[in-house]
Amino acid sequence: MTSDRQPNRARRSERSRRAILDATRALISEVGYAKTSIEAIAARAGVGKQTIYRWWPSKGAVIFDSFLALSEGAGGTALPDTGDLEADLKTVLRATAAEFADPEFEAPIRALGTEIINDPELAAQYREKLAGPVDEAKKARLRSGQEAGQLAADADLDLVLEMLYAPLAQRWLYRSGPLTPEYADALVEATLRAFRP
Amino acid sequence: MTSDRQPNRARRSERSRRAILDATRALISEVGYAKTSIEAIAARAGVGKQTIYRWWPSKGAVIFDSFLALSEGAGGTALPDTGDLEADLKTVLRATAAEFADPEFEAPIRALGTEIINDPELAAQYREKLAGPVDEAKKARLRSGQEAGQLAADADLDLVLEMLYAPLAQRWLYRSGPLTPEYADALVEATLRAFRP
Amino acid sequence: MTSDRQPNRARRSERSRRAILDATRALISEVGYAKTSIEAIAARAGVGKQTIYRWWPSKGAVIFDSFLALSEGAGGTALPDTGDLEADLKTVLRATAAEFADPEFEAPIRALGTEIINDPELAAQYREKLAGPVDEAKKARLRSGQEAGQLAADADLDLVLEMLYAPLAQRWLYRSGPLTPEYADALVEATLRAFRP
Amino acid sequence: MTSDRQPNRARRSERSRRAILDATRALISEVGYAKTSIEAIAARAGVGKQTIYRWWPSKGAVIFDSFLALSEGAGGTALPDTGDLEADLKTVLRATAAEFADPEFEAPIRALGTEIINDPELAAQYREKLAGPVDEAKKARLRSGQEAGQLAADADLDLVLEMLYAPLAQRWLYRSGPLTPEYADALVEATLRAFRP
DNA sequence: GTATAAACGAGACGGTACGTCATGTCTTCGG
DNA sequence: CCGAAGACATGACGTACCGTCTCGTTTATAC
Repeated sequence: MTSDRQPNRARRSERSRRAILDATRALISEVGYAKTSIEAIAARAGVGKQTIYRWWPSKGAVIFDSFLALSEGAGGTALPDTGDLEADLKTVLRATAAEFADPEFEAPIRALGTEIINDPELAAQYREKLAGPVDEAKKARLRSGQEAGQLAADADLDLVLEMLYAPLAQRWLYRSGPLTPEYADALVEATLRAFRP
Repeated sequence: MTSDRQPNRARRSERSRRAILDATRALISEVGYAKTSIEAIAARAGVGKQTIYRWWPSKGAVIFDSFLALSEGAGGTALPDTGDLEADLKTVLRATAAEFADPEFEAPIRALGTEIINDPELAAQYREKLAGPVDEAKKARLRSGQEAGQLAADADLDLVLEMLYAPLAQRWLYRSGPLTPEYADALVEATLRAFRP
Repeated sequence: MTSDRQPNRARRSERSRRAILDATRALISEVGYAKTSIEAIAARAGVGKQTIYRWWPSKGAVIFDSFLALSEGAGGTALPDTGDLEADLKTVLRATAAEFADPEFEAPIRALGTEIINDPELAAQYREKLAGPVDEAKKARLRSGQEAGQLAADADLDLVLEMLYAPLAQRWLYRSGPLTPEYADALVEATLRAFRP
Repeated sequence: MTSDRQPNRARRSERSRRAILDATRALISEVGYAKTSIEAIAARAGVGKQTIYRWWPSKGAVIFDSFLALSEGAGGTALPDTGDLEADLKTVLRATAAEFADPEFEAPIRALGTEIINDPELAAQYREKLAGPVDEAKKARLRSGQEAGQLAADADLDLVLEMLYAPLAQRWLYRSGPLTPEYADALVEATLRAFRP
């Protein structure tokens, strides 16, 4: 967890670190969050339990880091900018909706959510390391639209972002409705109406 | 969980049921979700473990029912209707924001959330028994506003509701921002702009 | 360990108790004392670890009880009494020497010794439950010899017993010499010389 | 353990060797045999674990050597010889009994015993390096008594020694009786009766 | 006097076992 | 026959040590 405790990080085994993170993701996909134990991760990674406890303070931290490692490759987080804000946002939101519907992502994201709900420190890490960069990219596209006069100059971009994404995330979390492309479009349209110049 | 299994529900001890539900709420408030065990609930309620397992299929179900019991008293779920939709919504959203900020509600609601994320059946129950009635009351107020010409006639009330509440809920869940009255007001104003006639 | 702790002994599973004691003896014979773990005993006995920890305070206590159970059957501890004390003692000491030399007894008795050396309470139990009855039988034979005028009337029978058996036991414990029939005979002869009337 | 393995003994650090042996004795006195770990010895001695594993094959060997180092100083192992065998033996046996009763010696000697019971090779070392020289000194005194006609000419001195000391050692090991001066005297008297000319 | 090879301290590693805790099932007994 | 009490098999927890294996860092001949 990028943690600052006593063991000497210079001597840390990169091999073990990767094996643990990989095993964690694999197990969460296969058996789900609740049934993924530290013991099973260690066994699957071919690693002693102590090697996990030495470097991570909790199961949540391991899970979190296994996500971080995953998303590290996905660096180019810039959104499309065709000049048409509405079209671009619809593209992106439809993609997000599709991603949420993908059963492949189901288990891991719920696992992450479970940990974040109950651990404020993890939540902070999540915002800083995972959500933050993505949100910045989104806000950059909004700002560009703002400059192009497609969004009110005084719009609070954080608020815009929340109104775009939170309903989607909530539907997914509570399974309270379908995540269709039409729904994504409706969200974009309503939000842009709310913040048009 | 008002479940349909074999034991004879007529002979069920109401005394034990209440004791279990009360003990559950107390423990979640006191030691948090993660440390609340069936064993502890049974001990605290002065009840055999089997009496819990006989009537509830999982820890989540017990927690859920302990909420249900709580909210049963809070029947009068009608929203204020002064004729001014914006003012009324601001009142309600400010109240919701304040409730979320109340540390008293913190632990139990997060406990409930944790269970719901990972258990689709529980999520369905949640929508039906807890969220549903409240949402209906909210939609009733929106419909009244619609009739009064304060909201577009073709507005999708489910979507309106989500845009009003989801950003608030998300901020709380991920602790990604403060839940101030101003924030509540801004949400109401933006949403009404999006759906004005 | 015939222990006096909180669990309700009336509800104890006799089946588990026997399985644990049997598994303990089997493991000590097979892999030796040092490698016999509580975990292995539980696995072999088809029993939860907690069932061991519930009823015994330490590995030593389990081992001890596994011996006790063994020796319980061996009730008839009376020594031969042909009227010739020296001949009878030689018979008995030769048998003891042979028993010590039997590799079958090797591992378990050393295991017991290891525990007794370091645990005074176990040592007390050993004297009371295992050594005591046997010593009484031996002293009975000595007393009979005393009455027959084959032993000094004022001989301290405890001391006689120790001089007969302690050298044998010490040779075995420290492997400081062979345990031959001749050695047994020599011990008997010397001891009887020391305490002749 | 004066062992014959590959590392170059010429370059061995005497400083570390002493520190390890000292730490071992200190720990055994302080926390007892069972709780004395290699890890703790290394930490206490300010030494790497490998430095212990390099020079000793087992915990028992370290413990044994820590005794050896202790007894090395006590070179003058000759027994008193006043010409009166009985008096001299009583003096010596009383001293041995007193030493056994000394709580200071309790923990270390029992630790040594624990190792020796289960390790034949250590037992051999014990006889050769520790018990042997002392026994030789005792036999020398017995031989001198034999020559003075105070002991049968054909007495087996090993047997005499065992009859003198084994009962004492056994009482101590199993805590089966008090180690009084009177007991020491009775042992000497009985043994000398058994082997008088 | 420096080079070089060892022993060294430190401690991370894959493991085993520890003793504790919670789970969900099963059994006993009292009302 | 329901419910309390709680023993049971199971299995994960987090900790302590095991014995092995690098890491730099002394140190102490051999050049």
